[in-house]
Amino acid sequence: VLSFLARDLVLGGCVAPVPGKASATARERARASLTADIKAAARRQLTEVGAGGLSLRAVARELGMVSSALYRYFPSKDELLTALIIDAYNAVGEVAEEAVGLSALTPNARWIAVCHAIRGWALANPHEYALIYGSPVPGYRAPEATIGPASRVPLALIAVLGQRAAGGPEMSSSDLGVVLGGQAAAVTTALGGVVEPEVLVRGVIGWTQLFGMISFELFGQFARTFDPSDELFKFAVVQMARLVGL
Amino acid sequence: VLSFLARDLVLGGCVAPVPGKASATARERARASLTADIKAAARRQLTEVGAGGLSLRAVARELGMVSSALYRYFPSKDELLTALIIDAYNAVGEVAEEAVGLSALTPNARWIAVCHAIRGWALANPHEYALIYGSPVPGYRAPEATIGPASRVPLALIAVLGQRAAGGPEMSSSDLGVVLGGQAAAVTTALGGVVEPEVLVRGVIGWTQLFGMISFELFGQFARTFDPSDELFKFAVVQMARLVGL
DNA sequence: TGTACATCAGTGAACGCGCGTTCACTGATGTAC
DNA sequence: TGTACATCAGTGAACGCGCGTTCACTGATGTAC
Repeated sequence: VLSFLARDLVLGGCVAPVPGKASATARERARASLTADIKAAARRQLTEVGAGGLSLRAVARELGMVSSALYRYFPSKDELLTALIIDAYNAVGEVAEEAVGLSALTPNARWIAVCHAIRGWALANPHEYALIYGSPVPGYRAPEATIGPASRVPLALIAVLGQRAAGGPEMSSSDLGVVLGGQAAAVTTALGGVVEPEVLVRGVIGWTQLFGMISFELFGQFARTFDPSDELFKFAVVQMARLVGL
Repeated sequence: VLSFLARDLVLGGCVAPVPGKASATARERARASLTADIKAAARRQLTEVGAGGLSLRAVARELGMVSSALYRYFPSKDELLTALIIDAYNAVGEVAEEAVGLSALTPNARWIAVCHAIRGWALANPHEYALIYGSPVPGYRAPEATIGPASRVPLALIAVLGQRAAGGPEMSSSDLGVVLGGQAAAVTTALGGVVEPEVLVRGVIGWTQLFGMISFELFGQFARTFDPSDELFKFAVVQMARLVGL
């Protein structure tokens, strides 16, 4: 997941504007805008029926088109799903990267800011969140093109960890062991060696904890106990920052 | 979630044997066994199509029955889903409680044992895991009857925390704040005051982290980086135990 | 600038499929006397 | 123990619906000369 981060994946890769052309033709503009409309309608659909129940015919209906017309824009339902997934990963990724870019903060405060930013996005877009972090859509296999966008969030988290004062408090190489150490080393070298393996592993653990918290909140596990979960989240994030070495 | 734990919910509540009768009639036995067969076939279905794609007709087909016959056993598809959900919660719950019951361990070792036991169940039953901890099935609202079984796992975790030596290392009442402290106090009193609010909150956080880790592993977020995730999990669990106060 | 041709967007009908649920029904299993 | 009746299990047909995808088609938009 962590190994690709190409900037040009950000747009979603479905109606990439023709590179050479300076200005688009009317047809090109219409196509781009209708593609966006289709994705917007599909996103609205997700709200009601979830990823598994997404229906091309319903999307077409919402847009006042005939269902076969959608095949001018997406070769199949799965391709539309892929586009939505990539868009969602890029949306969270962007939010996370933005929070990382806040310059006036300590690494600790920045980590906390990233966590809250990601949760904010998740609360505002629960169905897109479920699309990418919930149970996999049955019968759908995510293509390679999702890997880059999917890795933006973990990379943002790891970037924060890389900024901390070198030599964290309670960590040594021998802790990881040979298997985990090897896996972590492979990833860090793929990333260009910007962080040590131990830091990477801490980041990955923090990443899973963050999303564990958000998933439980969104998927209703806190119902009837910690129902407005803001304070629980706030408290947990502070604890997690400590665990992560910040 | 945490407030109900009735032992008689454990069986699933769908074909409760008639209480007064000492021995069941042939009809009753046949009914119980076919009910179990239906649930087993439905569970097998989950493997292939996920919760959203579960189909009564397909279940009936697998059993060599006609689809309308299923209505003698479950009044609707949603009721069948509910039975599966309750069974799944009870299955993990039982596994967790069993691990808690291991007597010869320190609280720290017991916490770690529970975590590994739960992960073991999840790896062995990934689709039932997704059913209860993945994105909610669209259009399905979990009934009250799921609450009791759903709370067995968190209660087991909290039970372990309650066993630790009183007065944990780094925790004070003032940390929680008024809102979170109030929520936690409400839950602890509902539980009969067996643990302090701070311990409860730690337990809840540990609970979310455990399932965050398992979800990421099962839902494929570690693909290509920490792919056999055993060592990562093992390492993370040790860290989490520390955070939880053990 | 105007015309001829190629490209593309969207239509409407059709194919073949699966779904949940209902209903009147035939037999088998149980119960009361 | 045997018979009459009630209960229940499972059948098969039907209702009404929605789905993804293909295909030949009409018009509109673009391009080359």
